Amino acid sequence: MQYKANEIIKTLKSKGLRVTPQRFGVYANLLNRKDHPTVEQILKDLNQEAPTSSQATVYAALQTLREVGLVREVLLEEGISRYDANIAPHHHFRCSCCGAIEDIDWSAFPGIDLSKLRVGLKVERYEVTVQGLCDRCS
Amino acid sequence: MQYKANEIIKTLKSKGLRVTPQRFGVYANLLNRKDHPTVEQILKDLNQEAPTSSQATVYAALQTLREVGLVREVLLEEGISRYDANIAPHHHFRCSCCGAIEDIDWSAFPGIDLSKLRVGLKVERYEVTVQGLCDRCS
DNA sequence: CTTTGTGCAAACGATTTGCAGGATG
DNA sequence: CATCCTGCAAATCGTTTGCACAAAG
Repeated sequence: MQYKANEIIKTLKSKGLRVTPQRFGVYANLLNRKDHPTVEQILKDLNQEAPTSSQATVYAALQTLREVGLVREVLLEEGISRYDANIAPHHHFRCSCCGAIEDIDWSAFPGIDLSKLRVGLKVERYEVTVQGLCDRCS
Repeated sequence: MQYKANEIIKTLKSKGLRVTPQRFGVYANLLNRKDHPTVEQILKDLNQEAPTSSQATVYAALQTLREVGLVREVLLEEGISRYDANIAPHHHFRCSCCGAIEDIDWSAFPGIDLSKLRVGLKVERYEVTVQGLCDRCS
């Protein structure tokens, strides 16, 4: 557990959220993994030893965490939402074979020049999505 | 209609596909719009005057067209697949307010340097997704 | 005629919702 | 103790599937 419980609690409270075991569990789980799990994976993880959260609650927790900006939704596959507690801007790599997803550090692609964009568009953010084969699949 | 019917028919045949009114309709519709419609939008468009295609047929047509490489799926929104007959590599702009999607020419972002990627990853393709506000929403 | 495509309705899987009871601050 | 959260089950929404009939080559 790289993130301390008190830290997590403090963060949740700072956003005005009540700290419930379920909400804490979802956020802590997300913070302590490097992948971008689906709801199913989070749920399985949380209830591995003993049942702690229901499906609907995980969905609700994720939505709340997203609303306050602690969690992001990542869309790289059809029909499946993945979640990420890494809020800092970063890029993604997706293995076209096994579907594995890996973060790419923001610094990997130094400043993309947005000046050639059509006039009239106001940029808020951008990210590069790279698709290819990971170590195991290539 | 910027694309001629014969051209479209020729393209479909060249891929070994039977040319049915429904399949023709789906592909022609996709070719002649600049946005990236959802199945719902395509269906509505095709059946506007008279019913010509059923939902299941549009799904089937899109899947077939995707298999032969004439159409791409674009994932920029949760739970919704959009389709694109523009096969050439290009980037996307998405309005965070109204959800409008616009192509960005490949040449807008001159060669991204992929050399800083982790060793072991084999790149197949990449694209930049820009999020922001379009003309109307800003 | 053989093969492939279409349409309908039922099936499916991920996500959402209504609501009653329970926990948090 | 007022408010917000949880859990269950039913509802919803996009997409897929099974199968009988129709059309394309």
